[in-house]
Amino acid sequence: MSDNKQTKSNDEIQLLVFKALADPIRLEIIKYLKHLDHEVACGEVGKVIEISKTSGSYHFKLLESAGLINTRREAREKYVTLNEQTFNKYVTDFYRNI
Amino acid sequence: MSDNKQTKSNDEIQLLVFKALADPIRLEIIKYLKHLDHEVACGEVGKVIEISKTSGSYHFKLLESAGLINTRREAREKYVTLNEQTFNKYVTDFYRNI
DNA sequence: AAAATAGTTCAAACATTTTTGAACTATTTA
DNA sequence: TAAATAGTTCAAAAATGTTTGAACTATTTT
Repeated sequence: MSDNKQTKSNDEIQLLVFKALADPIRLEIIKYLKHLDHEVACGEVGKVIEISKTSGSYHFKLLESAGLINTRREAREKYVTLNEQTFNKYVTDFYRNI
Repeated sequence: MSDNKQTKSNDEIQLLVFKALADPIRLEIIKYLKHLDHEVACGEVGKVIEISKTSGSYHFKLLESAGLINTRREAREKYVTLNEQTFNKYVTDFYRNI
């Protein structure tokens, strides 16, 4: 495990967040997770929205590095949920705070 | 003047909005307009944030087609303001409504 | 132990977005 | 009327983002 301090400015995170939201597949993933409202494995999401596992891996990585999802690995599987705090801070409150 | 009915679904607009927000120059423009809080010509914004007029034209066009800005042409100049309604509907309320 | 499953990584191919400069329209100023 | 100003359009170049399949790690099932 690396213990690098996460040194990203709010502006950098803000941009990563909007970039992560600027894609139809990632919006589908987000909608799916919001409506499910509980932890689910990446692979299951990928099956539902019909993308390859490689493509899934790519999109989940982007969502994760924007802080929009929380992930937990259990054995072979990686479980994800939405990170509401990030949505609140960088999306819902965006216009108010700029 | 064309009188084409604007036939874009909410999902299409939602994507255009996030794509428009996924760029550092356009975020700068938006911040500038928000803080000014009154109408301003494209050219003035372009000068402040130091971009070429061609680049300005390109970015303002994207913001406009996402509905994030209102524009008004007066003689040579094009005046812009933020369109708060679009921010409210597609950004602030995004997470609540998906 | 072998096969199956979940996910990652890599580089190449492909697709989309952004920048650039030149040429253009329309308006205003000298 | 000529020159200056504000902005647009175009196509080519440059930069970024996404998909693909093969090879890989790690875990679980048979």
